[in-house]
Amino acid sequence: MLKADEVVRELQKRYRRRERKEEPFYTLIFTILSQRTRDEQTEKAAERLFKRYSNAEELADADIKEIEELIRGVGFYREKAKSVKGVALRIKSLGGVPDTIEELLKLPGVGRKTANCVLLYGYGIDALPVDTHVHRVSNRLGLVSTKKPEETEEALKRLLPEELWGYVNDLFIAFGRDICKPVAPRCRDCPFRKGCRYYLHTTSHITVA
DNA sequence: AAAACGGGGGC
DNA sequence: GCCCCAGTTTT
Repeated sequence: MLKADEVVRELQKRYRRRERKEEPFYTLIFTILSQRTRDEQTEKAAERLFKRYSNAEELADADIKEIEELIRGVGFYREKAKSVKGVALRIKSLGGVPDTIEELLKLPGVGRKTANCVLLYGYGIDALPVDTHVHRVSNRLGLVSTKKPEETEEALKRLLPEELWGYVNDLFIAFGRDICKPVAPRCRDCPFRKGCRYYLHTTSHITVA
């Protein structure tokens, strides 16, 4: 049986956590662009966008078609352009990016995962964003037994000391991409094999690399 | 060539 | 709950 904090600490040896951004608006837009998209593509799109429009006031007046052009390369770019524009308008009228989950969730294109990322990377709060990697890895290893991402968030928070919450997203994503992949996980290379519920409970790892 | 994919919203 | 969105990586 694996312990959640031991998993996090082992992953801390192998992967780094993303920097916590000092600018919440940048973090908010970046995170929207990053939805279901890898960081390499997100970074290019964000760089083009912020080179042209550097803050909420400017972005609020931007042409949505131009936003679409600038962020091309990320998936769902039309939906995201709409969200970016909508968020910029809201932030402009609010006078700043909210720092509570409730207020962040009211923004267009912002769900629980994105809101938690803003709290974590934008405000340095010990939030615990749960994306599909975090959800899958946590359940596979047997750390939690949950159906919905929100349940995973609550369960992991109970299992981990607060100072580790902020590492879960980045480290589990990296681990989930390299080793504990959605399909054909590389169990042979996994440091948690011995205590992993999935590995012990399934035979599929025998037939994969 | 086809399947799978680092969310969120609308229904 | 089901389906859509869209470019990129994996198989």
